[in-house]
Amino acid sequence: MTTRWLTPKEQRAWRAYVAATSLVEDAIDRQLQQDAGMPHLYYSVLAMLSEAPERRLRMTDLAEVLKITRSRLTYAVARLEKDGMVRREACQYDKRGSLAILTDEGMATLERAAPGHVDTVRASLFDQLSEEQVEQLEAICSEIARGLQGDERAAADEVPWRRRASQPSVSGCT
Amino acid sequence: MTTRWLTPKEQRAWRAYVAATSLVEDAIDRQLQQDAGMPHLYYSVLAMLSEAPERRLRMTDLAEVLKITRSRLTYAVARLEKDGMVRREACQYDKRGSLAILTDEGMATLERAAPGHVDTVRASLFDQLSEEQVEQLEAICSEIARGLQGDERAAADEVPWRRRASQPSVSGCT
DNA sequence: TAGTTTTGTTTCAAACTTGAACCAAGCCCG
DNA sequence: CGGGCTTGGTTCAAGTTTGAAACAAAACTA
Repeated sequence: MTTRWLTPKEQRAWRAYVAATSLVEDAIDRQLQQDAGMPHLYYSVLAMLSEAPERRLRMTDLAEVLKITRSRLTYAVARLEKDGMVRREACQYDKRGSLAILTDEGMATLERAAPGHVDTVRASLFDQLSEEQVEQLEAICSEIARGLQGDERAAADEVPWRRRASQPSVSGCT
Repeated sequence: MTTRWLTPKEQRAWRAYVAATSLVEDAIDRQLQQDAGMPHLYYSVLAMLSEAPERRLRMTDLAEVLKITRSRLTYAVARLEKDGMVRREACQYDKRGSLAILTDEGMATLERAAPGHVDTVRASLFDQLSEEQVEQLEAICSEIARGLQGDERAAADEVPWRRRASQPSVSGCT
């Protein structure tokens, strides 16, 4: 199998993709760092927690949602905890487990940062795209994500104290 | 202006986007790290140099193409130089300038890594998408990129010894 | 139930990235 | 010419990310 090189069309798409995604992440990170003193990932941690029931999530679940490694999350939460945005609690049903809990201060920070963040997301992405393209983008990204994670999910929702629920907090903190 | 939150559709698109891009970068980085001992960015440095006339580019130009900061590039090239993939030379027309030059070893490494990389790009992206979606993706990403860099480019191609040219080396090392 | 494997999470050291500060070398203009 | 501003690049310190190794509790299994 002598390697199926990318077609010119694919090449262009790939390069555009790499450029665009890198630019977008930079823009988002910069804004968040400026206005909230934390990088995108850290903001996402707060955002996810804010939507979780009781504003708490187990480390593994959080890592799963955010699509990052446990290790990375550990460090992120450690920093957020030091800054008072998050609190930790041992999971009483599984003594190995550890819960990350959004504090009021974390919630406040999130609410303060959300508007600017949304603006940036808009400016970076949605302002440039037609409604149709937004739909296409969603479809494309969903495909890709699905392909990259075999969908070994579907589990969870099994044990009661691990149920996934939703109770949005900051409307669309993204 | 009370913040225009994202519509549900936009929310979904944004979240899918964040998840997908993060997964893709991870996959690419992992593969390249495994097979070539370097992260995606470093590979891209080699790839860009391989296409440049005489396999050389000024630091600023390289940073521009790659859409990264000069600082980041300095460190990347330093590492690649230490590993013998790249050589540096002073720019004789502008004594401030510095050229990064792909060595034969760097070229060899690139050629060795390219097939696996392309496979991963395919597996991560193109295998999941229809031809139409590939086109859509390119259009979308181009829009976004254009929006995020005001296009203060168009310059360059002015000074002869800075001309951009092309003389592809590893066919589609991406 | 002891031994083994798996799962949840942290820790370590090494690598990478960041933004600001810094140093030259070009440029510009009176 | 002699500042002063801009441009090309590097350096610094601090922060973040990585993958592998280490732990400990839970789940199996014989």
